[in-house]
Amino acid sequence: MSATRKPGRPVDPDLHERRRKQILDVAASLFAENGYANADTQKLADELGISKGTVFRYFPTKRELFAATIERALEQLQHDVDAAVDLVDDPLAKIFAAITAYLRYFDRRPEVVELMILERAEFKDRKSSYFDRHDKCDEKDERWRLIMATLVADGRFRAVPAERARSVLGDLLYGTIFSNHMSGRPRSLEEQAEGLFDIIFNGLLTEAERARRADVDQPE
Amino acid sequence: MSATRKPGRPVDPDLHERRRKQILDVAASLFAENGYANADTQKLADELGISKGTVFRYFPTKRELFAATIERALEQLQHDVDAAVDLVDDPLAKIFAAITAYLRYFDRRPEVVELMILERAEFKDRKSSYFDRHDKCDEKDERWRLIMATLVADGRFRAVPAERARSVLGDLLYGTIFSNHMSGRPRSLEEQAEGLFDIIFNGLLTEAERARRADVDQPE
Amino acid sequence: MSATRKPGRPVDPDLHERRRKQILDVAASLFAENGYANADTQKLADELGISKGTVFRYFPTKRELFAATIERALEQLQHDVDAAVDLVDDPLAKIFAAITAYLRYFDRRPEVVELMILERAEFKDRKSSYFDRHDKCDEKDERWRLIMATLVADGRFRAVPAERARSVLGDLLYGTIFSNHMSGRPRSLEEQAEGLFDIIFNGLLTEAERARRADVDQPE
Amino acid sequence: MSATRKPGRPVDPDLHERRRKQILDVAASLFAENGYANADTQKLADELGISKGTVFRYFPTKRELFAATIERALEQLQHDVDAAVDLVDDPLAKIFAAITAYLRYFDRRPEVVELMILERAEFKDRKSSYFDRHDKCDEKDERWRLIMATLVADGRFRAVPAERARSVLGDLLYGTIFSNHMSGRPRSLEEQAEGLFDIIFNGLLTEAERARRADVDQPE
DNA sequence: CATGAATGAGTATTCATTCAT
DNA sequence: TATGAATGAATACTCATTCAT
Repeated sequence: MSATRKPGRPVDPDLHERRRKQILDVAASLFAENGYANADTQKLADELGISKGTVFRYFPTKRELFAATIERALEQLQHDVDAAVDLVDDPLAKIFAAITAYLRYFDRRPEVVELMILERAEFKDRKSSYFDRHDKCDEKDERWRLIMATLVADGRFRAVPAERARSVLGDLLYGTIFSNHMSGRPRSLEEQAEGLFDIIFNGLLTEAERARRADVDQPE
Repeated sequence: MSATRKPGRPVDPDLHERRRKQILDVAASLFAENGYANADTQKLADELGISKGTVFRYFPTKRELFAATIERALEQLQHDVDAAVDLVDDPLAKIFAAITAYLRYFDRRPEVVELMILERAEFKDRKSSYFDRHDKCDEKDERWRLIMATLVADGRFRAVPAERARSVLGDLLYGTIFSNHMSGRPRSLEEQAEGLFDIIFNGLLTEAERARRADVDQPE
Repeated sequence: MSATRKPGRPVDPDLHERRRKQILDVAASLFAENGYANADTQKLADELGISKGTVFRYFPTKRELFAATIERALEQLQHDVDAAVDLVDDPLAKIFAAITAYLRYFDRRPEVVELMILERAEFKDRKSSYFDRHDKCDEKDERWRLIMATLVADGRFRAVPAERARSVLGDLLYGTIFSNHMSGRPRSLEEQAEGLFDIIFNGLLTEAERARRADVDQPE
Repeated sequence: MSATRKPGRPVDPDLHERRRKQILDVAASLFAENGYANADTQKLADELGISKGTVFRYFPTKRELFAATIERALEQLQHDVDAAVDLVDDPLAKIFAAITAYLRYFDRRPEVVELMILERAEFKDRKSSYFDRHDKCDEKDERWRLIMATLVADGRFRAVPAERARSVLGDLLYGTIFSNHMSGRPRSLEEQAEGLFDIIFNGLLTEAERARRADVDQPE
């Protein structure tokens, strides 16, 4: 017995955290597969090989369990996107990287879309944690503004308001993951990203048409 | 005795359809407000001033009631968009009109977004009627291809594949209505439409950047 | 138009009775097939091609409808047995005839057994109309006593108390029809009657054993 | 810390079986008194002093509860009859004993007749467990054949086919218990057994009549 | 700490019966 | 008199949560 070993059952300070994550991982599939109401706590406990009582020791209500589940998933999403963005320096490349990481995340974990749907369906009173997460994060906001400003200053982006660009891009991505998930249509990640970039970056109009429209809109 | 008079209580031929619609309208709000599981049939009947039994005479199960509710909403959406498109002739104006009508519909009836979420959350086994509706409609598909082809032929649209344009546009709209609904951020319909058109039509890049990228991508 | 024909819609005095019987006939199968609770009044009306309201004009409650249904069936049974008994003169032949008619009736209308079961299962508070019918009929009772007395007086039947004979015979027949119906075993009417007569008339014991037992029972 | 002590609430291994039986006993009276459909699960729980949920933990559906109830009753009947038969050696005495035990069982537990009726009334699709039980039991069948064969070989029973004897006896007993229960006529167990034995063993006919009939049937 | 037996609130659905026409 | 639309009482079953051990 080592000199530092205390008598009695050793306390494993990580046990709690490890088990917590185990529970959340299984809960994510369970919720995604069965919906919130049909996700049976008993089944969760069974799949984990622990008792229902123990699950409730970690998460005092089913609702909090669900909240933690989605929270964890969105943290992972955030992490993936941040990591991808940090790998490159060029502002445009950062946008590329962020979008690709975002799409890739939901491509690999489609059940997270399901969780986002469930959250809204079951807990309308609470704000969606997805949007909540975005709104609260002023730091990210600032970063985005900087990237946009740089791209505009460098003459690479048209002078589109940062907020407008973010909102259209955000909605497009949001719609894309939902649509991928719910239409059942299988779409390759790469093709999809390419199509998306093509339109968002280049627009649909030809230069000729754009010029014509500019004349009409601002005649002077 | 009138020749046409049958014995018994005379049937009011419109009664059925009228009541059916009344029920669906109230059901739409009820489902949207409370979610599927928490929408109490008794409350529905009470709000309608009829008995629960009558509700079940019209819709044999709660699920069928829900299905009819969303079906009706999507029919109305379809109708609004079609009507808007038919009002103008220019292909580009048709696209404008469709997008605007779509956004306007969900702006006026935000609870329909809720219904779409609920449908997915509760009935994962069935295909979402929203996408089902799109998939089945070959005629609409053909119309869209024609509009795109015309615009490209006229030199107004870049030679973007019709399918790609539709999918990006569709995802963007889909994401927009969800995002509007779920973020809680109030956004003016007009501003939003303007921002959306600006980016989708003109793209984010400047012409200079576009030229530069074209050089890099296809050096020759 | 005949001289006796009154103006206006002629009253058909039999219509009521005819329709009543139609209803009862259909009701008998319906009850037998579905059980009392699962027999749907609406289905009854549909099968009859009339409206539910009309059924309730003839029988003010479902319960009374059921009672009338079984009453009619038992009247028919009574009629069949009486007719068979009246065809022959010899007292023993009358017993034969009655038993055979009884078995034949239930062989042809097995659903009546079902009705008898249902009556007991659903209306325990009421006395079974089958037994009620027997108890009330003093005339039949008298007739049976006379037949037994004659057979005993003629030295054809042992001096078995009439009541005992009737009760054992009655129970045996009752058990036979139930058993036929519920065991699902197909048994030919003739074989069954033959076996039944053999044992009831001749007994199981040999004469030798009977003599031996008589010695033991009444030693003196 | 004891070596065998597992964490958590210790399981009482008999608790389950004990409670199961308690539930079945109360359920038997409840079903018999109220019929299947009118037997309220809540009332059952109340009478047991437990919650409805607990009842459903033991029997997942009302139907399975009912099936278990009748199963238990018929097992007890089987047990009583077998025990009575095993007490005596003489084959004829075994028959006596079996019949008496059978009648005594239903005399003491008349509600079991009610259950048998209910089973048929409510679950026509399933075979009655009463007959099912008989059909499946080849061993009993063999035993009965042996007893009959012995009695015939010993010259105590006429050469009646075993199957015929069993079927008539079975039907008679079946009819007797039903008739007892449903006629409402109170009949003493002893008198009834005596009358039944008298007729089944000795038959109704006198020897003279029997001889006469034998002449007629087989003239030679 | 872990267990799992017990709880009990919550709800869709059926169908005999009524009654306006 | 016949019709059939409307009624509403009545009830099995689930599952998150508790708590004795």
